[in-house]
Amino acid sequence: MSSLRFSITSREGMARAGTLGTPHGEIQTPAFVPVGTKAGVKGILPSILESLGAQVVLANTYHLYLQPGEQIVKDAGGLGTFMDWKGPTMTDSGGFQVFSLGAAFGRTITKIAKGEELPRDQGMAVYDQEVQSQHGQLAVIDDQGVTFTSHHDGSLHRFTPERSIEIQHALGADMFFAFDECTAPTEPYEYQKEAMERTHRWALRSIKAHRQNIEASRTQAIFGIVQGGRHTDLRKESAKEIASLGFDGIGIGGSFSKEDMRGALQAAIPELPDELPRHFLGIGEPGDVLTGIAEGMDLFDCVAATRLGRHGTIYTKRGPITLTNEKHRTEFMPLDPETLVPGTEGFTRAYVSHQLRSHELLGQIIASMHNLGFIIQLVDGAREAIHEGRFATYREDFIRNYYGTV
RNA sequence: GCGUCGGUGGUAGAGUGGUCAAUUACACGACACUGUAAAUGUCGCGGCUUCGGCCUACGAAGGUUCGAAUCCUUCCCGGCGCA
Repeated sequence: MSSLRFSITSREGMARAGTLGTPHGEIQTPAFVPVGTKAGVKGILPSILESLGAQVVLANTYHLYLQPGEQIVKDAGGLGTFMDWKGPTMTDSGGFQVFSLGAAFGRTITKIAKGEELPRDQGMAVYDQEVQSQHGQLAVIDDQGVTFTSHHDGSLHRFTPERSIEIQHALGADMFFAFDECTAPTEPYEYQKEAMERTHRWALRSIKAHRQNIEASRTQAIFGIVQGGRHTDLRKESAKEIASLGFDGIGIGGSFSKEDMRGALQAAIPELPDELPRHFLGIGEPGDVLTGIAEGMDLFDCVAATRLGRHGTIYTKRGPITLTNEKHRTEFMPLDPETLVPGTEGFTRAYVSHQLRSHELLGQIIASMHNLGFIIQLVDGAREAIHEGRFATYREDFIRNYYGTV
């Protein structure tokens, strides 16, 4: 039935390592998935991606639907051919834009809440398009779907689960996601529950729409998405529900507070079928990825590596550093002496700092390459460690060095 | 030499009697960034401060005025024109 062949070959605690077969090749899991929202990883050529060890790329339905339009991608031969990436591909459903263009639009809230950020007093869905402008959002949710105002030209567009799946069929990725509602971490329990139940109804509609397309079902796999915010009871309930619908894989999405991420995973994962691949949507930072692996997640995507790089921050084994800071201007040392990334080994902090400060593309490219290579190597190392039964130590060592604590 | 226009914070460049420690941009300093509205955004950017202010500043020195970056005089410096 599924176009995927997933087999787990090693385990350590909840962590697992294996291979995920797709129509475009095998993925060794756990794996980090670079994000190429608009069918391109910002600043990184596909050939470079390959040299960095990337195995699969994730693009976005909302962005490609708006530009250039899914038909062009389809006519090109699908996402992979269009962008000249020969390996496996994934697409996100546009569910994240429900959040980023909705509740998060024009505000400082992000997917991950900090510390003790309190929930809002109330957070009901907005049902009336006419009040959209009053809400200052580009996305407005109703029970049937989401109405978007294009961030390009202000035109109005509508996504339903069926429409998202239709677009994702056209994009033709090996794996794609059900249309969901990604909530803000600041939403209160009642709203998280309401949104989760809506996501469940949309999950059912998404998988129905997919299975109705026999051809697509043969070559593309659909992942359902677990929601429920930071609440363990909702996470558990959501995992149970999503697991029961017959998806080819499971995504864990939505928002957390930093502290509750692990708890949310621990609540959800026992309810998930062991034999399905699990994707942790939008995660994350090095430490969070290792947490996910420890709890049994298989795939991770995150924009942080490339975005941070473009903005001047690079990962090092001793924690992230802001290369544009004055103190790095004269540091004639490798970006991270403990991490050699192919293609960037010869560059010094001083050089890349200069490139970044002078707004040269090369600075952004090198920093993005470095970060992508760093996080891919981190996950590759975790996989090897699981195979060799030393993941716990591997993780502890990394956390101690990176964050300075265990 | 005469005439004329101009000299503002690191730079460019607003302001042209009080609301000016001075718009804005860049530079500079720091912070943020987790399914990419993101080569982005936020804050700071004369000194001191008990955070209410105080001091020093708009080429220099005088002056007018309750009050001057803004008006007047002289000087210094620069552009242009005429000798």
